[in-house]
Amino acid sequence: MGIKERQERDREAVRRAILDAARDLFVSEGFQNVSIRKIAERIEYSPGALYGYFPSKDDIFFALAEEGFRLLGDPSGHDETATTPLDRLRASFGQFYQFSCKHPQYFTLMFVDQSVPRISREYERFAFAREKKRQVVQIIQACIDSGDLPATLNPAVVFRAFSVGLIGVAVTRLSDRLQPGENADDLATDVLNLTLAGLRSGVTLKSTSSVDCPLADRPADVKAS
Amino acid sequence: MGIKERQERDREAVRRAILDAARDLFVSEGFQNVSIRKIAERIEYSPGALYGYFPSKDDIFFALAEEGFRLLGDPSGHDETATTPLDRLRASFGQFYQFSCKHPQYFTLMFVDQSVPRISREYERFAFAREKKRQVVQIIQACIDSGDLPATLNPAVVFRAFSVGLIGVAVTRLSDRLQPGENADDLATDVLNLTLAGLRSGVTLKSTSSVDCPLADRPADVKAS
DNA sequence: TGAACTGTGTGAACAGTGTTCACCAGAATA
DNA sequence: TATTCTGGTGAACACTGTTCACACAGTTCA
Repeated sequence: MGIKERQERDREAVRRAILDAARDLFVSEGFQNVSIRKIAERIEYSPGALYGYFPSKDDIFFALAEEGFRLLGDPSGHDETATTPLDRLRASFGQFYQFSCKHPQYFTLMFVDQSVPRISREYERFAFAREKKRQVVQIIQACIDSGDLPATLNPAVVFRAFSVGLIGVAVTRLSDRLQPGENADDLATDVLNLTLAGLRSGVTLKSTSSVDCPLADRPADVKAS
Repeated sequence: MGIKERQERDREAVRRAILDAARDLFVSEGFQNVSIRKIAERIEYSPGALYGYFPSKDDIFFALAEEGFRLLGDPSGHDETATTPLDRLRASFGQFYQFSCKHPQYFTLMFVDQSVPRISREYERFAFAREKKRQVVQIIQACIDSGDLPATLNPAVVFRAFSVGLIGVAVTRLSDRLQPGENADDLATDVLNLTLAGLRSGVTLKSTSSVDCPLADRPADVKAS
């Protein structure tokens, strides 16, 4: 009675072929220029057939964004020489910035683009993103424990501070808004150092409760608001 | 012999009508959802007619981006209570962030979007952007002169540091990537204070020569590279 | 083995997109 | 008045995402 299983396998194979073709086109041409027809042509299916596997084009890109988070979390290429908490913190966000350079299409899809509503709407569903964040928040906590960062800081807010800074650099670079003389890599380094120096200066932050946890585990004052 | 003038006026009036219609649709529907046909319908012209006024849809949005810079530079709504250089610095970037909230469509078009190539390609042509930047750089210089910021800092690099931080916050907010508990306004304040504290801590920056000036006026080492 | 059923790919169609172009009316010019 | 020119029209082209009736293949059951 292996028929059901084989059918399942066949289905999964076509699904994968769609995603592979979509990824190739997406990485080389950018997501705006990928059409259902181009994907279908590449896997030698008719355009309508894809709708038996994905309810819409958006959902194909939602699946690709998931792939992007897997790629970002991939430990290959991680800096293993970083041993102190502070070095590991730098390495983590350095890697994040480098991801935006190596995989600009994925980066845009995951952190910038507004044209695939599913990604924004179901952002909290990305398990890989949550896992990655938890890892980095742990490193930040280690920096606090080791005294490299003030104990008054909320690790989740520190995470956001670094994230938005580097997203800003990446967006400015990817959208080609830098002046001819400016260097994005140097700017990324500066933003990293600047944020770090700011955090260590003991400035008090306004942001609260950006801890990534189910609502039930949140502090009462947050649930109330 | 007022015929030529009247023809010129007529042409300009239609051009303006196109831009007005485009702006209305653009602000209410977002730029991805504005089509040449919708603009044409609104001004009761045929779609083809628009191509007598703008060579392509991109050019209409290039003109709108120009309008966006005018809007950003508009002194109405400026904080006049800010008197010290540092307060004026805060006010300037606060206003920049608020612009991203008040005019998200314009903000995206001007600082984020990659789908209107003309804006990226001809970014240095935006006179309004250059003028606005020069004003803020002057305020930064005043902060350095008054001792509020270290004398070792390059004002243009300081400008970029604040810009990218707030662009990061704005992008994260506009693309709906914030966690439920997070507050973008607080985050913007934190990024501002954090960057400021970092700059005042005397950290040395890597970035160089992001001065906005014609090539001829640039330092020799920049021209050489 | 033959009939019925089911899943799935096809291909046409719909409604939309940006852009081009032959045509033609009306205004400007001679 | 006759000619020239400018500029809008509307059809067409080549795309886009999506839907759907149809047909065919593989599976199940008698």
